[in-house]
Amino acid sequence: MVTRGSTPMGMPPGVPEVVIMRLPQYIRILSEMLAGGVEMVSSQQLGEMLQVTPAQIRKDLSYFGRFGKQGRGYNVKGLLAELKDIMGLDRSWNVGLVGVGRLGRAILSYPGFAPEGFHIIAAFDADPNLVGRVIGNLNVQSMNELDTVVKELDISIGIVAVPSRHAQGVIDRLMDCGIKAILSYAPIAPQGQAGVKIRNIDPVLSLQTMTFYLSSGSTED
Amino acid sequence: MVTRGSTPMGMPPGVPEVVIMRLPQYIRILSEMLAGGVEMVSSQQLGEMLQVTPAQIRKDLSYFGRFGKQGRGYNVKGLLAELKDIMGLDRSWNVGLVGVGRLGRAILSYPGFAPEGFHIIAAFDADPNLVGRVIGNLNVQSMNELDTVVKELDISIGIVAVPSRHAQGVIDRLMDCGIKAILSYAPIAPQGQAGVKIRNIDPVLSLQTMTFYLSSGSTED
DNA sequence: TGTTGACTGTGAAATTATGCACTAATAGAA
DNA sequence: TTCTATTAGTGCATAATTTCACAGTCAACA
Repeated sequence: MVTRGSTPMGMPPGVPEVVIMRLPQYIRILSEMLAGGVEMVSSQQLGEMLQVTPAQIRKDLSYFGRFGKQGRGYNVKGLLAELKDIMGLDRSWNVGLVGVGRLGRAILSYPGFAPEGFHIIAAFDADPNLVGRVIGNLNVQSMNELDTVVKELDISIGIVAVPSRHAQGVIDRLMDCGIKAILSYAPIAPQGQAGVKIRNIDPVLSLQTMTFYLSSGSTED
Repeated sequence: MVTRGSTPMGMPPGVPEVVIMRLPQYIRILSEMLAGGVEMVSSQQLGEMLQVTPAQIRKDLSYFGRFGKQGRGYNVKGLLAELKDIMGLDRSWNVGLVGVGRLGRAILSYPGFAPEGFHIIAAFDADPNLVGRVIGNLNVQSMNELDTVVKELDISIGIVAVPSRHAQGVIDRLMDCGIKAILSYAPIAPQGQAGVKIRNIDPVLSLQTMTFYLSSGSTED
């Protein structure tokens, strides 16, 4: 399993992937604080809100630079801006959705993506009965048009909401189009090519990772 | 951050949480293989399908016992049964859902839970206009009844599908009822008590962990 | 203009997780 | 029966990650 992250141009090399996975959480808390009018925050406070040690937060941030002031902590607005810049979240991203069945429609109607800069601007389905229909303001397109549309609309992220048995095929198609980031809702273990990031949304798997601790009297956390 | 898992009675102590997080994936693959008529599988083959090293699979399994045969590998059916037993997935679990808005309804209509033994048998909402209505075969109940119903129906898992600003409050209520496993769909960093497992389903966060790698020319995986 | 208390950034240490490589078992072929 | 090809289980080495702990800096205040 690859644990080292890649190294976008101009970024410090060798930032561990675990760190990258935590930064969006820092961003979220900082956004809340900014909205709440908080100006400064210490690694101590941040750590309490996220249930991590202050040292970990400081170390994570130190991969990218020195953003704090000794004795004062971090400027919420400033740190937020820095982190968004680092993570590429200071811009918006074009997203393509594959699969407009029940799940796909729920995804299209989810209001949480756009405010964070993720815009689903194209929808695809293999079902000829769905192609051509308008769902959630989008004209459903054929899978044959995938490659063309992805390039034309500069889509860099794919969301997969098709039945499990088709999921790997769709993921392969997306990778062939040059898509490097895929969010899959299918309950499968996807096979990805090198250089492609795949994340899974899988509620059943999440539940299954908890039952172990329920099975008998747990002794600790 | 706590990394060591708890120790259900009769289980080997000190099984790392990372291991527990992987077992459901092994279970899933094994289920597919069983359905496909495969009888034996080696750690090598399993590792290829899951993109992990064979050694890791053998080491993970060794926390719980010796399930393989040297020279032959593992009996798919047997290993699957063992793992399900270990994880508490050889039984069914009663689940309570809080929040029957758009998201909650989507969760209720998701057909993937029941076949895996997760049965949503009660739904709650704080909105008096929804209480009493029947949604997805369930009679929506008031939050006042939460404690009673949880105990009466032996609910041990809670799913939270309420707006972010109410999520922590709902999580607290569930923990007060003695719920030890919570699946939250709210885009927040939940504060859990000791001994309570909380997992988040958060597509935006998942997307945000990938954009870093898109931001510029990546050099490696 | 000290002096004090707070808090960052960071090497070093501790802990945790992963992978290697070897031993022992097993089935099947010769 | 013996030999060969596999492959599990595991002690040990390595790698990754987290945490500690402290020097250095800063702002506030006397």
